[in-house]
Amino acid sequence: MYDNNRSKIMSKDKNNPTAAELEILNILWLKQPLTVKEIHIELIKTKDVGYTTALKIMQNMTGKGLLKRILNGKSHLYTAAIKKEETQQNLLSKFVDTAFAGSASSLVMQLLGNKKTSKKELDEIKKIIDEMEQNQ
Amino acid sequence: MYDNNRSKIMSKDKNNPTAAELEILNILWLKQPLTVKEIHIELIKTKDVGYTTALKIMQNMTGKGLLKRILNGKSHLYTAAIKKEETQQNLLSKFVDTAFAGSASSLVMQLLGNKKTSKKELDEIKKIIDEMEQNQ
DNA sequence: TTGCAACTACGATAAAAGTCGTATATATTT
DNA sequence: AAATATATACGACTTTTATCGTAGTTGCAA
Repeated sequence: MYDNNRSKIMSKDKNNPTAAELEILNILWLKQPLTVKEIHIELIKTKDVGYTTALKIMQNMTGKGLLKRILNGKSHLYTAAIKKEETQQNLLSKFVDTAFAGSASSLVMQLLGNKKTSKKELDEIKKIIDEMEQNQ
Repeated sequence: MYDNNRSKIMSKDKNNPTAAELEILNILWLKQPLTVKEIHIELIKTKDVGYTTALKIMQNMTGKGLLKRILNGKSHLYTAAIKKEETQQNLLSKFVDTAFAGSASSLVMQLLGNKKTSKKELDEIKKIIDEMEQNQ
């Protein structure tokens, strides 16, 4: 009815995974390959979701090229089709833009100021910074 | 038809602003109050969007409690009803969970490894870390 | 005071994400 | 071979976000 293509014309979007898709990817990035059943068992540890919902999301993800699958007897075995680091990089880049108006440093400031970031995490971050400075 | 209330029962969600809503909030957090017209002028600097679209989003945001408005002659003056730091904190917390499986340190690692993060940003981040270490 | 320009209000539409029921196909067991 | 269990496939439905057209209201200018 009206021009709904503008944003699509302007920005070739990265087709980033959604939150629900990331839950599945995070499971697979730890251990692959897995069946829908195995993924579902992991998912219901943190949220209440039906089996066919998990199945459908994984089918959609396969269609989008986020997952690969091979037939294994009666069921399928799924693996992540995209790399963890690249994916996180894309998501982070967009997140810095939208939530922090492009300022990575203010994001880090928030992160370090957050009481919920554990001391252990803070120490790890410092260690990373130290190592980066060593390599310069 | 079926129980679609589970997630709502389980998790009282923070009703975080969406990407489009954040664009508007980021403008207001720099300068307030502003009219719809003024916001729209800012928005079209980076994306092609109609006036009534901006208006509608801002009306919705007011309904959700994200913005406040007062009548000013013929039009309204809008201000952000939520604090920048708190909002960013909520968004960041959720983002670390979903995109980085809860690991803040691996987020920072990605950030520092990102070639698109400018040297200036990196220096600022180091400075923040240094200051935090001073204060301990 | 009447008309135009500027605003708001409202509703229609669309796309995407998430949800799951039901139907179907395929093994496995008895 | 029939019954049961296990998987997938498919489509219906809901909610949320985003989009904008059109209608109505209001203030100001001529």
